[in-house]
Amino acid sequence: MTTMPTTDVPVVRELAERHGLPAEGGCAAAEATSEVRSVLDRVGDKWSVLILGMLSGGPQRFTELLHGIDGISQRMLTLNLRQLERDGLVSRTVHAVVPPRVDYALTDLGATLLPPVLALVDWALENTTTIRDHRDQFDARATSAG
Amino acid sequence: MTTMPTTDVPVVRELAERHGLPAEGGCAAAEATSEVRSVLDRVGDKWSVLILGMLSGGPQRFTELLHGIDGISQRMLTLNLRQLERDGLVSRTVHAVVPPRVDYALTDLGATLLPPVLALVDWALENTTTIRDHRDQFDARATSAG
DNA sequence: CCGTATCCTCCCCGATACTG
DNA sequence: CAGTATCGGGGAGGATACGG
Repeated sequence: MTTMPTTDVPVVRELAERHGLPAEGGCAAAEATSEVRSVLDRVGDKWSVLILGMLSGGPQRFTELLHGIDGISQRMLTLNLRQLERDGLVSRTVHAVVPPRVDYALTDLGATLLPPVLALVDWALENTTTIRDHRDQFDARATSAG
Repeated sequence: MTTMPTTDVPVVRELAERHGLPAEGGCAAAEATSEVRSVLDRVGDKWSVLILGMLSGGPQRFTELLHGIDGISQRMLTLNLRQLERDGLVSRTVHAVVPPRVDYALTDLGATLLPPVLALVDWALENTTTIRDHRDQFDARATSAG
């Protein structure tokens, strides 16, 4: 995440106040914003949502995730899992066996994040064609105009 | 956005099928995924959500957005607005006056995106302290371990 | 006022190779 | 099997200057 601008978006401020955050000076949202951003960043990540989706079906080991998510590299899987673990969204349990076995699972917190995210996915699916149409028209106008 | 992996995430597939997308061969989600990603990308953008939030209070002109969103550059504002306009989330109306006046507003489609996004923001605000605690504990363990 | 064009920097992330 | 270490290309995005 990058450095955070202190912004005063009405809707966010309203939400912030509803959650009992101090609204003095108009910088109410500012403090909360950095935390909000980190969540939105995660949703925007190329892989995080896919990982959470994978784990929604139950615990998975590292390699299962690696092969289940097409195109992800070991490195990125590790980094993403660490992030999710750090935020408490995913748990990591190491079994002391040979060969090593590590299971990843959604935490309760992680499970509560899923519905809002899926609502977004749902919206996207519902408006797929509408968006595509808009884009096509926009691009057509752009190229015809020059 | 980057090239899309064909992934078979159960939850997403389920949603895709609910929306009547062909589920043959297990690549059901794959086709829809690129559109889904573009939406998720927008949510993950540094500025898009803030812009949408700004416009939720009614139309705004370019400069109002520029000054209302702290830290954004002219360039990024323009780029983001073009993207949102291209997707049909935001409308751009030019008034033929001097000095030039351009108003940006949420479209109906854009307005329907707001609730899911705000649900996410709401989740983030609700779990701010929990997440922060997790992070602190994780970092503490990490540094103590080495 | 509302952009576009250009430059330039930083950091994300993929590829690859190596360890316990 | 489940990671870490290191390198390098490329894109995102800020600063600045200029145009309609």
